[in-house]
Formats: sequence, structure tokens, C-alpha cells
Amino acid sequence: MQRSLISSLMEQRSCTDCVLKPMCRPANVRPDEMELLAGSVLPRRQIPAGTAVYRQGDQVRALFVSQGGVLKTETLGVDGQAQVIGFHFPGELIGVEAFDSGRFRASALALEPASVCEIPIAALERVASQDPSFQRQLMRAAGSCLAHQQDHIELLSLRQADERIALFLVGMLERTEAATRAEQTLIHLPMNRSDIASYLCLNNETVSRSFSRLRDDGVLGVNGRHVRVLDRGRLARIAKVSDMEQPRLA
Amino acid sequence: MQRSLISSLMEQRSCTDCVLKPMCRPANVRPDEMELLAGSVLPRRQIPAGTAVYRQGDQVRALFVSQGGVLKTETLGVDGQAQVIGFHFPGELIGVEAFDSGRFRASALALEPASVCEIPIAALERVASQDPSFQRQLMRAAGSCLAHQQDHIELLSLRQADERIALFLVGMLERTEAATRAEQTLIHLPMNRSDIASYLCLNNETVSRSFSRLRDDGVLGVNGRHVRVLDRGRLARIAKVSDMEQPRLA
DNA sequence: GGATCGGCTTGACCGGTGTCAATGCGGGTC
DNA sequence: GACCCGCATTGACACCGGTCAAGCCGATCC
Repeated sequence: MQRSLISSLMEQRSCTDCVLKPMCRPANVRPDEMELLAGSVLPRRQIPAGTAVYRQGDQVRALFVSQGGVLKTETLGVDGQAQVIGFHFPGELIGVEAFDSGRFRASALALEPASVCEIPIAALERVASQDPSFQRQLMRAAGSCLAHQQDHIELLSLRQADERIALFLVGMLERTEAATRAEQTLIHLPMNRSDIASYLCLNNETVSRSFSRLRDDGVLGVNGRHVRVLDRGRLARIAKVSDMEQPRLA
Repeated sequence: MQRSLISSLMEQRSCTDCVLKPMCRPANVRPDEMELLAGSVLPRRQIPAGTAVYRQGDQVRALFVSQGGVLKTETLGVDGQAQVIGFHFPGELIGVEAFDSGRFRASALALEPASVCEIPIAALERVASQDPSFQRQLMRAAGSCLAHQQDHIELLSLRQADERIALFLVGMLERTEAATRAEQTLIHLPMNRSDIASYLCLNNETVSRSFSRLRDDGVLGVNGRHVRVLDRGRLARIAKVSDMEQPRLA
């Protein structure tokens, strides 16, 4: 029964920010579009931690949105090394890059037990072609994916390991605050050090060393995957963000 | 008159591969859609070398496609340093990431005198909503943008400067061959060393040194912005691509 | 409790890249 | 031609991060 509590919490939280709200919640669209959506009830899949939502090279039949649980996407470089491309929080659309070739260019794996919505391409196109506002929302979602990637590249343009770690943590903190809609100082990292290292194009020893340095300097409190931000200003300065923008709370 | 020859060549080449062919060439769409397109004749702008198509922070009123001339997109980091996000060859859609916030997250500048097509957002949405195949093509273009960004991140995951340079050159060679539809050994780089350095997250001295090393090893012939690939296999091996796929010629 | 394993941390060392500096080179103006 | 300027190249050196190695810690299993 604790399990059902958790899953109901996950469902509650995520749908409010989901890019696909118009598909999930027909109440948001005009009555005459209801029947369009009726045929496209979204199947929801439970993904155990560590398993794949889809794999690199798979043919695209659907896009996905996590409803609860963080996902990672990674590509296998030619030398067999996995390169983490992104971390995806509930409500974010994944798989858009596959529209190019028709096949997924990366694998998507659950870092925690996750529940994902599956949007068949056919339904996507059908609804988009009949609902201009949904089509606009779809393009916004695609733009958002690109924006995240650009942030990632900007992150990698920082030379020092500490700078990358700091900027990464700033991002994680902001996403945590966006999800909880409250100011936070504690970050729970859903991924291990190797995933962070791959994402930041460092190795895990360097990641560990950076965490330790920031801990010794009084910027962070580090306890495994639980990180407490003790000096937000210093963290922001190290990350070279002019200043961390205050979270927009409602 | 040499000027008009050049510009006519540019126009000739680019439209064949343009993502917006359906908008530019109504012949490709069904007759009943012609009238839809009639109202959205695409304005074309001449962009002198070094000037901006749009600037970071500008409100999005249109997306752009170069018809001739390579563009670069770059963001200004908080410390005022520009970070090159991508190089964009004729026929590639740029600005999609702005759909997220409504403002361009990067500036787009012409590396050479360029001619760009301007697609007003309104026309884009209007045609997409009435032409499902165009809508699909639009999503493919967005997916292609994402795919390019993922390639960029994979490139940055290579640790050694030589590897990044090699992979960068492999990409440039492939794009040159795709544009000319013929196998090539000579690459003309439209950007200077600093742009390459920024794109690869290196500094320009390191870029120079890598070029020199590859020249001394007999892999490249380097003459300023003209680079001849002397040993394609070695270059591919350094770039850690299993082997350079043969160019798909018609 | 003890053993074992994986993930994380810390240390020592070397190589590659950033930094600073000087020189070379080519295109432009006067 | 002389000069200047931006871009590219090359050198010297310090430092940061990758590599290899060892130790630590918590979880799990017996």
C-alpha cells in the first residue's frame, strides 16, 4: 500500500507540467476535438530501474514522456563506451531526435523505477494535424529539447571540472525546485558518479575530487547521492552564472 | 558579373536539398494546397559576411534557412565569451530552439556572404496545419537539428584534441561531399581557427598544433583554410569512427 | 558477525592542454 | 615599397585531469 501511495504521488505531480497535457487531459481542448483524442488514450508503462524505455537503433513507433522517475539517454560510441546525452525529468518529451532518421540515436534508461507515457507517432500526427495549438506545443517541446542540448554544450565549454560540476548542480537544484515548487537546498541525485562523469565528459575520479573540493571549501555538504547546497552564491559564482535566478514560485 | 555568377550558383545548388522545398516549390504539393502557399512567398535576404541573421535574445518572428553560404550560431556566455554552438550549411533549418521561450538563445552569423530564406512563424504554422506532409517534414527538420547537436556532444566527449579535430574534419568532408555530390579530398573551411577552437571547446593554439601534428604525420595537407585529406583511413581511425562511410552518391 | 561486491573516495604520477609570449605570414592601406 | 593589422603558427612552462592503484564504505548474502 506504500507502493500505491508512491505511484499515486508520482502521477499527481507529473501531469501538471507535462508537455502532452492536451492529449492527456481532453478537458483542456475544445469539445469538438474530444473525439479526436478519444482514440488515442496513452498507454502507460512501468519501467524498472536500470532498464530501457527504448534502445539506440530501434525504429521509432512512439515518443515518450516520463510521468515519474528520472531517465537518462545515452549513445554507444564506436569504442563501446556509453556517452550520457541527457537526464530527463518528468514531463519532458524524449525521442524527438529520432524524427530525423526514423530510428532512435540514443537509448533511454530509467535511473529509478519510472512510469512513462507512450505517444504513438500516428496519434501524434493525427492530433497535431487537427489541433493547431497542440502542434504549436509540440514544436515548443522540440525547441525545449534543443535548448537543453545547448545548455549541455555550454556546460561542456567550461574547462575546469569544478565549474562543470557547479553548473550541473545549479541545474539539478533548479529542476528540483521547479518540480517541488519550493526553494530547496538539498539535491537528491538520481544517477551515480559514473553517469555524472560521462555527462560532463570527465572521469569519475575527477567528479569525486570536485565534490570533495567543494565540500572542503564549505560550498556543499556531500553524502553519497544527497548533496546539500550550503553556499548558493559561491556555487553560482564557480559555475560562472551571473547569479542564480530566484525560482519562480506561484 | 562575377558576383552574379556566384550568387546564381549559390541559388542553384541549395534549393534541391532544402528542408522547406514544399514551401519553396509548390509543384511538390497537391494543387489544392497551392493557394495555401501562395500567401507565403518566402522573402530572401542577403547577409554580408560577419553580420547577423538574428541575435541572441531577439524575439522569434521567423525561422531561417541558408540558401548559400555557411552560418554559425553562437551564444554569449555570462563572462562575455562567445561559444560556437554549430555550423550550418545551406538547406539546414536554424532557430528551432527558440520555439521554447519565444526568443533566440543564440546569435546566427554569416561566415561568408550568404543568402537566407526567411520563414515567418505564422506562415509556418498555417501551412503545417493544413499540410500534414509538411508538418511531418518540419518535425524531421527539428529532429535533424537535435541529431546535429548530439553529434556535437559526442564530438566533445572525445578527450584528445587530435580526435576532436579529426572528427570535425570528417564531418566537414562529408558535408562537402553531400553538397557537391562527389567524392572530395579538399575541404574549404569557411570559419577561422578561433571559431573551430570554440566549437571544439579548445583554444586556438591547440587547434593549430593539432593541424600541424596531422600535417607532419602525413594525414593532412594544411594551407590556411584549405585542408587536403591525404590519408582518409588514418583520419577516420584517429576520429574513432569505425570507418568513414562511403558518400551516398546518386 | 564475517565475507564479498560495487560504488565512491583518495593518493601518486605523467601527459596533454591552457597560458603567455614571440614570430611568421598575407592582405590591406597609404 | 613600407607599414600595419589580424590571423596563424611555434615555443616554453605550469597546472589540471586522466590513468593506475589502493583503501573506504555500505549493502547484500550467507
